[in-house]
Amino acid sequence: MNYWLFKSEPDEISIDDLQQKDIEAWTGIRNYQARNFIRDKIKIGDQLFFYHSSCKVPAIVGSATVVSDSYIDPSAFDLNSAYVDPKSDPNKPRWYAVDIKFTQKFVKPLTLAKIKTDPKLSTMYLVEKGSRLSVQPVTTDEWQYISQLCQ
DNA sequence: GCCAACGTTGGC
DNA sequence: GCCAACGTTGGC
Repeated sequence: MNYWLFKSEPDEISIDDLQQKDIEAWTGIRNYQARNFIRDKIKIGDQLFFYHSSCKVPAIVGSATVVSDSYIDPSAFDLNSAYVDPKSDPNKPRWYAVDIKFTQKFVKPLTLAKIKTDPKLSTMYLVEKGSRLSVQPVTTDEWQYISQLCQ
């Protein structure tokens, strides 16, 4: 079982939206490195931190669980989708998705500002220079430490 | 809105 | 395969 961090812009899907919908199809990943994690590494039962990005207070705001195997992302072939990719051949699909299920909204969200000042979290991929991946691995130590901080 | 960092595209 | 131009991410 592995741990991950998924970024989401709260204007699109916030932790409250996820709580309300319970299960959400995580489509629209259009970065090869993130795609490889989704397609090859992420398994049913894996857990993830839900992170709000591109907003006033970027923060880890909750957690969720992976509840599907990876599958071909249908939005890549949907002409009505903002995520349509005309270069993805249906016979050789480029992009993959997974379904995630709401686990909890954290009582005490962990802001990016705090993550940056915590020596224990200085090795997180999130705070590495130039880090932009929207799907990224989290270590077991990081998972446990952050989970306990946020309760 | 700015801009650094990184990814992608496409001509050569 | 190189690399310039362009696009995107995302914090500030």
